Amino acid sequence: MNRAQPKQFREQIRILERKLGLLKKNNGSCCAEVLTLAQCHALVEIGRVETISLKDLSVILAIDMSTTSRTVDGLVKKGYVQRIPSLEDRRSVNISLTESGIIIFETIESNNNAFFAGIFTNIPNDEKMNVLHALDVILAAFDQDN
Amino acid sequence: MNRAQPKQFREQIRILERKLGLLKKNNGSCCAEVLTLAQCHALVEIGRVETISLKDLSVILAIDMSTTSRTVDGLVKKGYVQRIPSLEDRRSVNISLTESGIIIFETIESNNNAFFAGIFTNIPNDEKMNVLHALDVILAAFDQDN
DNA sequence: AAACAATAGTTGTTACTTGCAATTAAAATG
DNA sequence: CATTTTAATTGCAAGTAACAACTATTGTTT
Repeated sequence: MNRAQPKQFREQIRILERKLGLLKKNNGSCCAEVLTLAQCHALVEIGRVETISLKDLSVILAIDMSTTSRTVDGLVKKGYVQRIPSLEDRRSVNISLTESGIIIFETIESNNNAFFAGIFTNIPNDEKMNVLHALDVILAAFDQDN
Repeated sequence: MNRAQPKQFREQIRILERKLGLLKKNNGSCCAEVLTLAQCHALVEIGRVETISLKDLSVILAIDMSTTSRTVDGLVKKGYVQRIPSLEDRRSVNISLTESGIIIFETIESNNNAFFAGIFTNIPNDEKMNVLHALDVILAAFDQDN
């Protein structure tokens, strides 16, 4: 057993985390002119599922419902999201993107895809498959830990 | 060229990012009873370099000097960090851990190492080297993008 | 069916994090 | 020696977030 490997692993993840944190701020792919970061995250998740309850959205975003509610408030005020009361359960609201919300969503998705495509081209061709596989292994390792 | 690969890559990073975000909150390795998250990050960086200026710390943490100054304030109030005016440059302060700060630092480091060692054991033995290599490749790809 | 418990959502309050601008003091530069 | 740059701090404003309390439904239990 190599005792250094887990530490190396920790260090790599740590550095990656910091790089990702920087990106979130600096690469303009979150439409910072019109959205805050939290709003960007919420909007992307709503756009992906098309319609979702506040509860489910809070689970996906891993933030409290109160925070989620206020984040959605902001998106509604800006006209990117609508709240439609559910007919099946009158406690619940169906949250979805408006037309202008969809435009923003698609902008963010394409910016983001372009950004990661750029990073990905920096990976040597004979490593690409390997990297994708390794990431799957890493994600599985995290999942396994519950 | 596989058009799906960059998107897969983006998605994997996205999921990893979210998992890491959750961890930061939920695995207790940041001494949440006594430290806020920002304080934990700062304390770890200070502990690693032993002594550092506020300026350099703000560069490492990638946050504004004003924010860094206030984060250090909190650590000083709690008795984990000391500010010692530099003798070479009287504008500058040398920031370092106190004895109780070192104890917290070592606790965090060992908690964190244990946590990542746990994740790492979930990776099949014949994949371990591969994963470490792939992470290096990924980090290099991010660096290359400036 | 009435009483009780659980769930979805909102609002009040509080705390933490952060950045920008202005200020002070001390180098560094010309 | 005057000017500019740098290190650090403080005032201010905004964003992010959780917890507690509350309303309105829905589900469950007796």
